[in-house]
Amino acid sequence: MNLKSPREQEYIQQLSIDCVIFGYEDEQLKVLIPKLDFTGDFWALPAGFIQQEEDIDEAARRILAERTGLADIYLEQFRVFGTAKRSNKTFMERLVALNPTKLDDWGLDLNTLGWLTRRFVSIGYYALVDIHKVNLQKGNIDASIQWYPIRELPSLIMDHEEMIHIALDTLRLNLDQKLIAYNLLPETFTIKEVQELYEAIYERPFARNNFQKKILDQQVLERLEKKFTGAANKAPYVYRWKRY
Amino acid sequence: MNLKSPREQEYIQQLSIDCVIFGYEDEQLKVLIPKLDFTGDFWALPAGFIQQEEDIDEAARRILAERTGLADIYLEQFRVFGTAKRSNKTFMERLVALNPTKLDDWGLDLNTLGWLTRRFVSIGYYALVDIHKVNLQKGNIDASIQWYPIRELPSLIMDHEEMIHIALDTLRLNLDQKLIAYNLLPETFTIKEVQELYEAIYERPFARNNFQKKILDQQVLERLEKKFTGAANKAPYVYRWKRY
DNA sequence: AATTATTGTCTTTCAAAAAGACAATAATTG
DNA sequence: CAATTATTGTCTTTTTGAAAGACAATAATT
Repeated sequence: MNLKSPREQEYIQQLSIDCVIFGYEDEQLKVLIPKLDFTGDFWALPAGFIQQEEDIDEAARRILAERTGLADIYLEQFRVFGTAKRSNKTFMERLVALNPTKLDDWGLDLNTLGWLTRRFVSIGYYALVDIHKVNLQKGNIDASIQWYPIRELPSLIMDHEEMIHIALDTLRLNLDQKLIAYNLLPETFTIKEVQELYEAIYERPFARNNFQKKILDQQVLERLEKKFTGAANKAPYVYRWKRY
Repeated sequence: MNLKSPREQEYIQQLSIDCVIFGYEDEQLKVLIPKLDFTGDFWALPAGFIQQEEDIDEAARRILAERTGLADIYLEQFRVFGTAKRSNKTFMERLVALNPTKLDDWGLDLNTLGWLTRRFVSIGYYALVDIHKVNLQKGNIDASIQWYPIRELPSLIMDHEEMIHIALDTLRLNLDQKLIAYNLLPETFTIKEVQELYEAIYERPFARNNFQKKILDQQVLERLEKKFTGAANKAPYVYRWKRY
């Protein structure tokens, strides 16, 4: 949400986009969550509005870039959230109460507040990225952005926690078909690293021998040289995604 | 679309819902498409807007009921359509040109037209119904409603044809898991009828023996008495969906 | 009673997934 | 430098599940 200048006709009214960005680090699946730069603990998914002359997919990419600095990420719709009671009202009231002076600084007037506190329908998008490729930079309302393990989320505003869980379900359903995991690994990697990634996403173990076969049979990996780790064992091969 | 009184603040702006309703008849999958009651051949999916105090799922059901008379149908979201150029403008201009006098009758003024011809984001919903249970009644802008086989669609406005194809893809992906086919069959039916339904939806044949096993193994059917058809062969059993 | 078309179910075949087995390393140890 | 160790790459076997084939059991007709 860009709180600075949501002038009525610049954006579509009462429609927003929320982004669930999954990343992978330390063999764990994590979610990117900014903390808002206001007094009080407000964590919210990267979100924003749709400009009048902008595709919704474009808007999702722009919002993600503005809030986090992430560019060129493939985002995918997973669900629309639109119950009648779904509004920023409760959250904004708490924010206003805790930040009586700061609101002026942000250029927040009653008009803007009224615009923001109406009932909102939100389109949920999700993506997968490689945490190590990511250069985070905070947006203008985000004090700090952090990766949280999916089992250790902070307390999120509105229905953002539900959004994360539904995004995760969708990711698990689609992972094999769409190979979205592409984004999550470094340029080159071992099969074992792919397996650890899958195990983090599905939160369950896979059999080593069969996992290797399943992945290699897909013919999407290109085998490179061996990777010598210095350990007392056979060195694994390093792979990268085939260009096609 | 209720063209009669889309007062600005009664509905969420620039957000609509389109319904793709699949029905089954004569061993064919069909789609419910109303023809608009204007001069000129305007076919459009049952569509409408979301009231301020209404869940989007509720809105979808209301819209479907208003436009077609279908009540208590389980609808499911399948996609949001939201390219920047997506608007009613072209279609409305053609409609206005062909219906210079009729617009007054409908209470369409320039203000309303302006509201309608902006860029719209639309949430696609789909459902499956039993054509024989359906009692169609036209909404106030629909001259007639008809079921069209999915291979013989009329020429639809905007991106409605694309919507139908994406809805069909989603249906095929989800049919087994969600058993939405529930709605499509009469109260009691034979396995063969279920098979014909599947064959209509997937547009391909299934092996009789294995299909029977696959369906019965799911344990969702309750076997009733036999069905004597008067034909010179063994009578099939009649089933119904288990209540649970 | 023989014939016919179709159903319900069993068996066999084929294919894919899961589990098991083992040789080939790449270092370390003594 | 041979024995040891941990891990990888791959093959074989087992299990499971889907596809195909086979056939008896009808319910009416001839």
